[in-house]
Order: sequence, then C-alpha cells, then structure tokens
Amino acid sequence: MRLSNYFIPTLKDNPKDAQITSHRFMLRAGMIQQASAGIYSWLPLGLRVLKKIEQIVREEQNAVGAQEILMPTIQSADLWKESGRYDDYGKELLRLTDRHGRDMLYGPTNEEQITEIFRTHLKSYRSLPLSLYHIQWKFRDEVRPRFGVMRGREFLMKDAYSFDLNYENAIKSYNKMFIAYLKTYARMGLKAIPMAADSGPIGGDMSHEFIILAETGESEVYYQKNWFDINTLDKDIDINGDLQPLVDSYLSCYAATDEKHDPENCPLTEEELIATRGIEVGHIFYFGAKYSDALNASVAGYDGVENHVHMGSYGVGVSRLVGAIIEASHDEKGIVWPEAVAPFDIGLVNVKIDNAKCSEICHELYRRFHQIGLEVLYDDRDERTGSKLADMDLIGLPWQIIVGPRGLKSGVVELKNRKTGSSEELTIDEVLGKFIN
RNA sequence: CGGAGCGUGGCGCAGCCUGGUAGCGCGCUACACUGGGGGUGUAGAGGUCGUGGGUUCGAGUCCCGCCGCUCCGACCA
Repeated sequence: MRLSNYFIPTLKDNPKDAQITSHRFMLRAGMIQQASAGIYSWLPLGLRVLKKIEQIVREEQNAVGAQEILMPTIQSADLWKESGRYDDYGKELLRLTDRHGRDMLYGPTNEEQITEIFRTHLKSYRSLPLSLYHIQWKFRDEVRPRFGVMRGREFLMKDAYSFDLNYENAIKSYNKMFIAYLKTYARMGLKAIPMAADSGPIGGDMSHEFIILAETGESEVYYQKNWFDINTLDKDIDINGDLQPLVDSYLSCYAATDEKHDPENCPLTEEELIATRGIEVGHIFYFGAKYSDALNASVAGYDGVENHVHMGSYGVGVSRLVGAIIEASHDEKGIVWPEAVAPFDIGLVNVKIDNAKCSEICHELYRRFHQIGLEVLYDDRDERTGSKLADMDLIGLPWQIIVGPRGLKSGVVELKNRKTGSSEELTIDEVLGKFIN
C-alpha cells in the first residue's frame, strides 16, 4: 500500500478527549474516529488490526471444533422476556421499538438467541457435543464509556456457546475453550492469565477471566511469580483428549483479580506474589441449565428421557483487544505491534522520493516483498524525513526499511526493528534474505 | 446516576471576569529555499464562536433552557 494515497489521518498532537495511552495512539495513528460516546468508526489502519485479531480468534475457535454462525445485532425482546433477562438486565440493555410497536433490543450478548436456534433443531444426545460461535457487534449502554475502544458501548465480540448432555461433558467443552483461549492470546503476542472470576449477570457456577498484564490496566491483579514458567502450549495438544491435567497445570499457580484476591488468606509469601494491573480480554462461563431450563432446550438422552442441555458461553472482546494490545505494547513514540496483529509487516520509507535510485530500490523491494506474501506500507509521500519516521514509529509496524541516498551510495538500506530500536545496514539481497525464512 | 469541567476554522488553545472589527500555534493550499528524526520564508484558504431563547443600540463575552463531550466516583466484556 502506498501511503501517498492511503487514508491514514495521523495527528501530531494529542486529542484532548483521549486520556489513556491506547486511545491516544489509536486516534493519533488514524485508526479510529469517535462517532459518539463509546461508539467509533474504524478507519483503514484500525480495521486492518481488528480483522487480524478477528481472524486469529476465528482460527482458534475452528481448531477446537466450534462452528461459526452469525446472529443478528437486533433481537426480538420475546426471548428475553422468556428467559427473564428483559427485566433483569437493566438500563445497559438498549431497548428499541419497531414501527409495529414491537419490543426489540440491540443485543448485548446472545444466550437466548443461540438457545432458540438449538432448541428448534436439536433433539437428541447424538447431536452433542456442539459448540457454535459468532463474531458480531454488541451494544451495552454503559453508564460511563471510557478508555476508547477498551470500554465502548458498541464493541465487537466473539461469543461461543457450548451444548452438552451432562456436567462431565460440559466441562470437557469448557476445557477446550480454556485451551483455545490461551492459544489465541499467545498468538497475538499477549500474556493472558486465566483468573477465577465471578460470573456476573450471565450467571453460572464456573468462570474464568483472561487478563493481560498492562501497567495502565483497569483492574488490580495478583499472580504467582513463576506463573509464566507454565509453558505447555508448545507441545502438541490432542484437543479431543483429556485436557483436565493441562488446565489444572495453569490453575495450579495462584492468580486473582482484586475482587477475588484476599490478602489475609493468600497462600503466597510476599516474595512470590506479584501485584500489577491488567485488562480483561476474555471471559468464559459454565452455567449449566440456566438458559436451557428457562427456554426449554432439551435433548433425548441415552434412555430416551428429555434432559435440559448443559451450556457454557465464552467471550473474547475483539475490539477491546485492539486497545489492550496497545496498552501492553507501546513506547513514548507510539504503538509497537506484535507481528501477528500488525496492520502491515513492513514500513518502507523512501527518504527522497525525487531521487530515481531511491524510488527504484523501493519499488524493487515492494515488489519482492509482495511476491513472498508480506504486506508493506510504502511511504512515498513528499514529506520531510523526520515526519515520515515519526509517523512510522507512531503506526508501529514491526519492521522499518529506510531507503535513502546516503546509504545507497554504498549499496545499503537501513533495516530497523520497531520494538528494540536496533538497526542494521544491509544490502537489498540481505534485507530480502532476512524475511524469506 | 452523584460530583467536577469543557464546547471558538481539521487538531490543540487564547479571547469571556470588565459586552464594541474573531485571534494564536499546528495542520491545509501555492511558490521558493531545504532535505536521514515533525525545517525556514513569502503569499493564501478556512469560523452561523454547540444550540434555542432572553437582556442590550450592540452578545464569543451577561442571564435562562436544552444538547453534546470529557474526567473522578458507583458500575462493567
């Protein structure tokens, strides 16, 4: 992509309304534009990141056998009246009325809807287990939206729902998701720690929040010092095998949010305990038959007797993750994208666009990178070098290649790593060689 | 929803107290110089001062209502 005709309105100054780092950088890097409180338009650069995150989530859901569907944003209130949540949910639920005077709502979550789909079509234990998910915009009318996309009112969320015949099988489904979540966050370059959690208005018996560590995080978290020594995701995992030992290994180390952490009864010594801040980027629940009872979703068991299915639901805050990743990965100059979610792989800076040699080398590099499947953002604007480099740092692509007449005299370009700041002078072939493996 | 603020060109702000020609920086356009970390100069474009009413000869400025946005708290994926 050529920057000269790419819509990426970067800002030099901080917008006054943005207080938190990720929000500031998202606005300054031209990723989003606020439409109203807690509601954002996604501009090209932001949308690219959102889509990358979404795709990783999708792949890991598919990997544990969940099937993708897509449910609507607007739901009829009827099902919510049936489950009782129409009255329980309170003012966070955005209620609408259509032209016929029917009660509708903009979905904050989809338990009722998915249960309705299930009960319409599935009648036998033979159809179980089943996990369905979708990635859809949700709306919760927060009293006080803040922190940009981290706590918006409208947000993109992956929500999955599992259906099982009994508790034992439901826990198997829960464990699959537990592992899928660890893999999902790891792929995004995040350290996400599962912590025991309250299940809140969703209801249920067992629940874990996935928290990523970030100094600017919204909640205080506590975890055992050697938590990150647990590193069992590398080996091959048979997702259909017994996952309980693996899950248990992750839960063997202490980890709790401030709601659950009780300093009086903490099993750890002060030395072992790390107190820091974190952001919730996922939440999984097992809630048994709460919705299948309310909405009468049952299947015939082995004995032919009807059983209400055991369900779980599993959320990942996709749009929130964009902000959360920035909170976890930035410096004073801008964003530092983990490679897996970076909007482009490489930023190519042509220092002097009216220099024929510079442009020729840039075109060559651009073409070759394209050939090997790497995405390049090529800064071919007639701007001062300083502002181009500052923009590149702000946008935070993992690699920068700086092509200027000074280096080309001796046949080299500069390859710079955004994260470490280290740079080296390399020939064209050497640069390409770096990326071919 | 309690408390506190803010709405003036695309962005950040001054002007309001004490009413009288709407200003500054950045950005934008053109030209020139410049050219490896947000450069310099010259000349420009761009604003119903959030909105409705009131006071006044005259309102960005004073008064009242409304709307929007932000921050702290309570709440929350």
